[in-house]
Amino acid sequence: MAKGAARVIYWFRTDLRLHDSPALQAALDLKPEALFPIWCWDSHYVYRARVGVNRFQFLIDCQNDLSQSITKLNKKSKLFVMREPAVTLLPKLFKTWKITHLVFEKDTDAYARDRDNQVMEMAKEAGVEVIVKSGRTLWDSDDLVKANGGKPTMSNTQLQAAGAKVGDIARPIDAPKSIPDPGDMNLNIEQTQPEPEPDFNAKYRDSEEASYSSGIAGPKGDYAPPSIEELGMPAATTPHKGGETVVLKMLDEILADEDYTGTFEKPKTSPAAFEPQSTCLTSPYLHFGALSCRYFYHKVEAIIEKRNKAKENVSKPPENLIGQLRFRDMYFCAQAALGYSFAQTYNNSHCRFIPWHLPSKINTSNKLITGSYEIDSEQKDIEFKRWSNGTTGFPWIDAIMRQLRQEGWIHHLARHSVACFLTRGGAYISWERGAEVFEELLIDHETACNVGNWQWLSCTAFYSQFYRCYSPVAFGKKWDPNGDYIRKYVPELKDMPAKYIFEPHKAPLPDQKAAGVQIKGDGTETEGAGGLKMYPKPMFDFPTQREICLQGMKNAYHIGMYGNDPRVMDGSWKKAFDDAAEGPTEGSKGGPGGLETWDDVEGEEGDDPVDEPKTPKARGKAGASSKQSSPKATRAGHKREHSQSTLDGAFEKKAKGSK
DNA sequence: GAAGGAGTTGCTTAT
DNA sequence: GATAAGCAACTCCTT
Repeated sequence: MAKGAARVIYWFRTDLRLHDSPALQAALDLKPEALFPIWCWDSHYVYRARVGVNRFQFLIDCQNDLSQSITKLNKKSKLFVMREPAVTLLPKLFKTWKITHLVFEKDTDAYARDRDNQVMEMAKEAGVEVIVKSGRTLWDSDDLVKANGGKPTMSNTQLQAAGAKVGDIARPIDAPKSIPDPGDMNLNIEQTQPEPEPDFNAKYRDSEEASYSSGIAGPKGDYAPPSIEELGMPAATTPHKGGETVVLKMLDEILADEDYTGTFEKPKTSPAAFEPQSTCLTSPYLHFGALSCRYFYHKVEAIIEKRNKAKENVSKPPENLIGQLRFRDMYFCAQAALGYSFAQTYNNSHCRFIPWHLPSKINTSNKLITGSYEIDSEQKDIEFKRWSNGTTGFPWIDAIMRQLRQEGWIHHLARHSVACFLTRGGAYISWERGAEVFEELLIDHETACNVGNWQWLSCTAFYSQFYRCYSPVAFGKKWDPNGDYIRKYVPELKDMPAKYIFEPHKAPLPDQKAAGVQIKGDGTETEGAGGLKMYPKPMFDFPTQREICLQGMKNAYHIGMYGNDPRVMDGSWKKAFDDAAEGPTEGSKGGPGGLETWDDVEGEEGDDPVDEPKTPKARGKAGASSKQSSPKATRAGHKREHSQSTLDGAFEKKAKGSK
């Protein structure tokens, strides 16, 4: 390790803030002669993760805001956004800048761990000392895993017991009052451009992605974050603005309302409320680290203590704000324990196996899902797309999905409603499909919470009361009997009488006409005869589907397989399921992880011949010729998508063995 | 180890 | 209009 004055890279990642950052504090404690606050523009994020324009915009907002805050502390400094992935850039910077220390906040996402391990290896080779501090969660997720006997926390009780063992939640640290100068930023190093293919975000772009094409410092040479235009995407549509200063101001207002903060109960907040929403909308800021969860926690805790002393009403965990933050830690701990397998059913020791429609394709060599899916039924693929686009014909569901697409944020209970509807309480489609859509569209997406919540709602992990099923009609009505939320996000229905707004297909034709809308078709047409607006009929009979799902869940629970069951791994799971059971269950030899066949399997054993003749049910059920269409049944023009793919082609993901 | 109650947030009908 | 019971039924936690 270098002696003398410290020259430090502070590598910002999901900690875009100055307040309460143990890692940043550690960097400052080195009293460096040069501190380089950098962001490595990671091609995983640009090409390989599902990131819609709204989350990109939110990230850029956070980066710009942080950069300005740094500059306020030191005119020479800012957040230097460097247009190259960390794994190729950092080794060059270590040399050029004569770096002695690399400091960053710990990230337990499976992908980030692989990347960080590689970076730490490179730092070691370069003689650079690495300092990693935990700050993304209330407790260090790895400590929680240890305290929970090496296992993922699968309930709130387990999380609390583990948390109690780990100890008190660290007190927040004040934002620094000064920041050292950076060193010479006139870089004379070659930019290594990452591999742009496959580009999983290509479908969201209307022009070519160009964030790497003007060198490491960007088109103006000022290390500014790329613009949305550079990413080739159309302008963002979210009204939510990222940034540490934005959220700290928001939080001040929330905390100033001590009644709201002290008595907050999540189940009593309305999913139908908008302008303003009923919850604090801090999740995207927590995701990007613009808000510290520990800072938030201690602020809320102080208010609760104060109200307790004054004998005023307080709400309690798990429903209150403290409880919400704890659930976040529970999911992070589960992810930390399970690694990549946490985000999929296949090879997941803690996720129940259900023979869902539209199962994920599998790579048996690395035991990971490939990012695309098998279409076991054309009808189910249509239902999935209608769900995703907000044209199911169930206005409550469609309003939620359209708000999600437009704004990038929806209420937690709204997420419950549409997730239940897609999976165990409606379409019986794999939760992995839903999680991928949320990954693309949510501005607050983080794998741990998204995957955890999808498993929860699909009753594959964390929760099991599948007979408690959300109705796409009754649930919304309970919160919003007049349907104002639907009127806002499904404007075709804005003049529909309240009596029919949750089930417009039941409105008599004269009422439809008076409301200026025709309830007709499958959502592919938006305008009917005479310029009348069109809104689709329901894509299925909900009570019928609910019954099918209940039977399917009951049956799958009874069989009781988990994702790492040998039968799930080798495809023999089909033997345990009756041919007539819901999902691609016909025959006795399926593919791994719930695939109908081995046709869609990559990897060494992927060419395993399936000897028996297949007559997939999809044919009879959906009128689709699945036997013929099966290999081609991948979405037309569907690029291979991937939510947790390899990093920049720089290294292979490590498969996480089953527990 | 068995038994009973609890579990962040269901829906419908009866009182 | 609020509250409770019944629905059919899961796992986990505590006693």
